[in-house]
Amino acid sequence: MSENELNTEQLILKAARKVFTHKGFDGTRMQDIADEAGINKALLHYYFRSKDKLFEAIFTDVIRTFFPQLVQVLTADADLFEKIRLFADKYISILAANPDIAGFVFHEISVNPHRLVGNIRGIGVNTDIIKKHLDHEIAAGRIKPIKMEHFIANLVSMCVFPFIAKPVLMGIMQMDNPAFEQFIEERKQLVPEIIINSIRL
Amino acid sequence: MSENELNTEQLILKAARKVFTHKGFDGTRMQDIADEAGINKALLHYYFRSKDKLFEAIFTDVIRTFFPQLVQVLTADADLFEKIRLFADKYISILAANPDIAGFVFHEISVNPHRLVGNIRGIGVNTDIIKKHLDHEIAAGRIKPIKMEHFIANLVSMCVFPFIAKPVLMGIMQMDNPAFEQFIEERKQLVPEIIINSIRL
DNA sequence: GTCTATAAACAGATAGAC
DNA sequence: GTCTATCTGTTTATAGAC
Repeated sequence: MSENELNTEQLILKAARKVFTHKGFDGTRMQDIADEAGINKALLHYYFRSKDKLFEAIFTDVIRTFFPQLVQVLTADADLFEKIRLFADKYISILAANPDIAGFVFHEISVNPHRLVGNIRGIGVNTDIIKKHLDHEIAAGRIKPIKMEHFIANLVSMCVFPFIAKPVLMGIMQMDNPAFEQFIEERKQLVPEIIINSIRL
Repeated sequence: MSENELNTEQLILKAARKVFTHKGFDGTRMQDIADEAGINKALLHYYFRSKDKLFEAIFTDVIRTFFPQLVQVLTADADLFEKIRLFADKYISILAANPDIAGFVFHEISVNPHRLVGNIRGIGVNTDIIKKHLDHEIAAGRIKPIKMEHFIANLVSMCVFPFIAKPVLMGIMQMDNPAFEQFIEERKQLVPEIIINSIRL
């Protein structure tokens, strides 16, 4: 088998990821995935037994796309401002390369928390490290006081939301696809500036 | 009929809105709505003929929940900083009272733009007024230069995203419902501060 | 206007040939 | 391992009694 050919299982995963992330679990038909993969519906069940099991594989895979990288940045031993810049750059880059995953993850968690218990458990973000770092800087008088919850919410909001609202933004702002990409690229600089500016003394 | 009793049509609309906004079009069964309304499934078709038509009524209704109020704030003849404060307060208040509508609207627009063509047309946000106001302030040397697209994206992101990510935030930050409400209340002050701070000279 | 019963279409899953 | 054909349960929608 040549190097950039996919075996059937990989082909299914690729197709399933595309369809699930775009249409959501409830909006996806096994037939859609089979069509996308160019194979028969029965093969999906041969490899993954059920729609639920296939979805679980995809959801886990999607989480792995961004989660470890972001945790690594947040828990790294670096300057706070530098951490903010790294986080925004990393997060926005990942989402630019996977524009559907933001809406997908938050929608599925809101609508079907029960199906995702297995996947979400074991994530357990270690907010303690961030809180400690933040409180330390505040105590040292190097930044303005801010609650960790808001700090995280602000940073993540401005990185993620434009992708969730992509069609709406493109419509309202009269952007085409290249314009949206340009817009996103600009935010890699802008978002950390605003976040840093909001805590700088 | 007493004043705070609903007739059947209103009862259906109320139930449909609750179920649709929570589970999305694809995740909603007509039976779910009938159960929520405490009536029979056939009545839904008697009043609204099809799931699509019922959904359309709900979607239009949801848009009307927030859209006119926000447009009013944005196009009002007020000080820019005051406009920002009003917008954040209004938007966050509406979402706090309707926690599901943010995720609902953006998900449905992403997944089913075709079904919503009728609703989205005729919205046509007038970004010109905002752009003009912003550019005027910049030209007068009263605020830092910023593109309108980013200004809007920043403001809306920080207002809306916490609601879309609500279950995730509550999980990660170990918040219960009162804590989340408190968190949201704080953002009515915090968000405008950050946005204003980002453009203040 | 509201219900029960049922039609018609669909979607997930399996059986079995190759 | 991959396909066609089919089973089974679900879901939208309608027919018809009251």
